[in-house]
Order: sequence, then structure tokens, then C-alpha cells
Amino acid sequence: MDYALTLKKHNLKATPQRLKIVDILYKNGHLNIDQLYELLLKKFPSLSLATIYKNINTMCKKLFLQEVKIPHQKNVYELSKNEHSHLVCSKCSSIIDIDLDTSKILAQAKSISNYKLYESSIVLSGICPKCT
Amino acid sequence: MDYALTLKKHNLKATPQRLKIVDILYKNGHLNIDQLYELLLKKFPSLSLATIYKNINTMCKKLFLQEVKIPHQKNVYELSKNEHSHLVCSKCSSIIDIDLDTSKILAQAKSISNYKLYESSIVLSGICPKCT
DNA sequence: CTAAATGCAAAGCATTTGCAAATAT
DNA sequence: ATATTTGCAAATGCTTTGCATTTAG
Repeated sequence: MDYALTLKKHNLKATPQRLKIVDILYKNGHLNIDQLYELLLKKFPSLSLATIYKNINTMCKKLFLQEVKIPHQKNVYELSKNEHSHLVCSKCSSIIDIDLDTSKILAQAKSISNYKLYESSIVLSGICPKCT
Repeated sequence: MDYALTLKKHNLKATPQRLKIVDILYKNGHLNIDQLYELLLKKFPSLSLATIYKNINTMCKKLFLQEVKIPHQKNVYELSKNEHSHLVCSKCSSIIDIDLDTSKILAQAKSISNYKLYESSIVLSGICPKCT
């Protein structure tokens, strides 16, 4: 995946800071602002938190980053991908993606409510195999 | 429902402020801190935001209030009830409860992941009938 | 060369804390 | 009567903004 190209497609300059943000998110999946900052500092000791906030915000607006709200945790960010759900371990706080068949639930919700539904946010919490 | 008794059961004094917080949440379903503050001010013009924060926090810890995270919105609070999901209208921002059969999705998630899952947070977004 | 991005410091909000006065039990 | 709660003010923490400097294209 060519991150520089992706950035440019969205009219964003491919700065080293941005490339590294995308790279870190690609490798780590889901991170909150502080975790991102800590990892970025290793490569850019003079990096400013303001730069992270600005970039996260613009990338979210351009829709190739997604904010994910997890119960009892700070918001985390992930690269946009096909719709999917999340599993959270309440012991180690790790977050993973999972593909679930949400069609039944959506259909059920639509028929009960008469809402036009087009987006689902599903976060399931429990204990991961490692923490068991 | 006797709110005063509920409060006392949790070792919380039934102050007028607390009773009104519970009453407002009972009548309005889901509110964020600011909405709660605005409504409470009508009855308690000298009410402090700090009091709301303190009370929301203690009630959440005592588990008879739940914090609900909605994408692109401030956190809202609701009285604890049986597990249920939420529908959000992205036009008018209203939030309603909905009972969905989550057993299939949970079973699916468990078998794919080997997690021990015990909690689900499901928020579906779309357009409500009124806004259509 | 130019527009955009960075880093710093300051500003702006949201939330929490400490404490004296008031209140529920 | 006592421990808890309230309301205020101050403190803390998180996020955004403004601006001079640097950098990508």
C-alpha cells in the first residue's frame, strides 16, 4: 500500500510525520492519541502533540481514518477499511477487528423501528484468549 | 419507581438534586452533561456543574447509571436497564432504545475469536421516521 | 516559488479537586 | 450529631488556535 499516494489523493502533503502516523496505525491497528504520540516521539523527538491532533482531525474528515469509541476507554483511531466490528479485552484492553454478519440485526432493527439504517457500531467486550 | 429508595440502597443520600437528575433521565432517556445541566438549572438555578459531574460519576460507579458512547456525539447517560441497543438519527441526533436479538452475533463472535464475551455495545445510525 | 504543514506557546473547553457551608439521616 | 453533599473557585487535563518558520511539490 502506497501511503504517500493515498495522502496525495486526498490533497494532503506526504510529510514524514503523516507517513509515520499512517504506518504506525497500519501496524498497530487501534491506538489512542497518547499511544500514537509515544510511538511517534521515537522517530520524531520534536514532534508536537498539536501536529498529531491536526493530522488526525484532517484525516478523519477526509475519511481515510476512523474514530472508534470503546466503552470505558479513550477514543482510538484506525485506518478506514470495510465495515467491521470490534472486540475488546477488558483485562489487557487490546482491541481487534472482527467480521460479523450484521445483516440480520440490521434487518430486525429496521423492521422494528422504521429507521433507515446505514451504519453500525458494534463493540463486544470480554476476555481475550491470552488473558483467560 | 421510588428513586429515593434506589439511591439509599446504594448508600447515597436522596438530595433534591440527585432525585431530579434521576427523574430527568427517566423522562428523557439519554442526555449528555450539558443537556442535563440545562434542564436542572430550571429547578435549581444555583446548581453547580461540579455537582452534576460528581453525581454522574458516583452513580455510574454504583452502576445504576450507564454511560453510552455514540459516534460523533458527546457521551450520554441513561438509567441502567436490561441490556439493549441504541438507534441514533444522524439528522436530529435523537437516540432511542431498541431490543435486538444479539445472541446470534455473540455466538458467532465467540466461535470466531475464542473470547469470553459478556457485554455488547451496539449503536446503529440512520434516519428516523420523523426526519425522513 | 507557493501553499501547506510543523512546532511552539497561548487560548479554550471540559472535568476534577479542595474546602467551607449546608443538609440528609 | 455526623458524615455526606453542595457550590464555589481554583486546578488540572485535553484539544484547538495563531503565528512564525520550515518543507513538499
